[in-house]
Amino acid sequence: MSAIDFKIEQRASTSGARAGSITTSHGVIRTPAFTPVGTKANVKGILPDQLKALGADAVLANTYHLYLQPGEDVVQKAGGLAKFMNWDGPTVTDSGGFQVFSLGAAFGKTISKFTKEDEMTRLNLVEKEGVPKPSIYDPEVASQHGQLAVIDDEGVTFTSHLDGSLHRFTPERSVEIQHALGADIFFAFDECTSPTEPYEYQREAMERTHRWAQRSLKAHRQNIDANKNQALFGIVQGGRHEDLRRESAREIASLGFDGIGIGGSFSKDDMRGALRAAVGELPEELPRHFLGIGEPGDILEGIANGMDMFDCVAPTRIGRHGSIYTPHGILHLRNGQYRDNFTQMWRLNLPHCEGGLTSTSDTASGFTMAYVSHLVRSGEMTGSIICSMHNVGFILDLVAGARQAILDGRFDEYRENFVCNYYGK
RNA sequence: GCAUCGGUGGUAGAGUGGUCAAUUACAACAGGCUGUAAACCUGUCGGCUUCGGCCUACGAAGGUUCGAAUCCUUCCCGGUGCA
Repeated sequence: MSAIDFKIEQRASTSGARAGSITTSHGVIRTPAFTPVGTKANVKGILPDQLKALGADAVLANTYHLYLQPGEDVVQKAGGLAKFMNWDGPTVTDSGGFQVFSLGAAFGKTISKFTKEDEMTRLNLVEKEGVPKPSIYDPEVASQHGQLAVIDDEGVTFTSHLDGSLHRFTPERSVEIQHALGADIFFAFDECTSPTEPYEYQREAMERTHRWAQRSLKAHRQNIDANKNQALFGIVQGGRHEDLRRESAREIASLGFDGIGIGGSFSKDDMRGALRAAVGELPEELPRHFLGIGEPGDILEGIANGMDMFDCVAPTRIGRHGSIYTPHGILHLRNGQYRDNFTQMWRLNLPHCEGGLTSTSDTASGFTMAYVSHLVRSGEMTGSIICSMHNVGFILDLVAGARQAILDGRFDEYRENFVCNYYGK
């Protein structure tokens, strides 16, 4: 008996796309769904009621950050994540697994969730030329390299990015914290690897993630009575290697999770292959979350391959930095050319209902580009807020539009049309 | 009028004989950002360039010196003090 109820309402005939809903004790998530990221129990720049108005069904927060500040006990005392942040709806928490990566192998480097192919080549060359690559098991060597996270088989030791204090995460501890946070959906603690790691290491890390998945599940089940409304998702890893992805998906799917997350750090070229390899091994009936994705094209790619949920920091991050999504690509409002462009922001949105205004236009976009450009250029936080709302609204509209298109049996056309406009191809 | 301090690239402001086309900040011009270490980071920022350099520049004009944004002289402009 799962804490959530996932129903598929419609499957596309020409792709893996599907539309449905996930019912949680805090409300329904219509899928495909985009859950804006509110790492510290806050989607940067956007208030919960505004988020609702933009069309969000759920928000995603982070275990590592909330554990450090204010502490999961505070969130628990508040009555759980949703109540704490005054969000009337479903919530999701990530396990801290991504921080294993961003504070570990990726720390201080040019690698990120996505790394460009030529940069990977460059990094690999650098590592081959230099001193033998340090084992990330060695805390001393790792700290010499400035990393804030050090992995061993049992778990991960973090140096807090806030105050330098030392902390320890294990799968059990992550589950415990996430129980306290009380999100409707939470993730098993995993190891997200750098795409520059060799095959042998990817396998090793994947197998560790599998062991951690079992331990997470066990820890959850031991306390299931007090947390029976929380669904636990396992995470598929395996890096860029399709055989590992298949193996990982089979293993994670066999363990009895309530849903599946697909994680990993990619180069642009191998995301699709890794995704397809994994999805091919997953049961139909479990909801699938594509962690940290993403850009409009990547979301549509995910939907076409049967993914149900997405989350990504990009809409708020690039918005905060003064860039906006439009049906024809990203615009940098900081650029001088927008100084006296009085086009209304809402005209830049994607009207997913023919001719209709979108939720975004009502909420955030009655402003001109010239005005928002001025705000952004002069460092006014309202500029960041407007762009963030615009972007979150844009992505939510994109996904809502995709959902409707699946229900109407015209997803391929919808996707093709968008991609053609957005990427100009 | 006398005395004194000062005039540096879009702005502020370092530099006070060679390593100076000139530190730095801001502005400007671009780029990046995919489970948030990020209201952040990177690059360019006198002109030309076959990317090795070449030319023009630190108020103006002369001068000293192998070499001057830096020293000297005169002039112009500004601040301050005294008449």
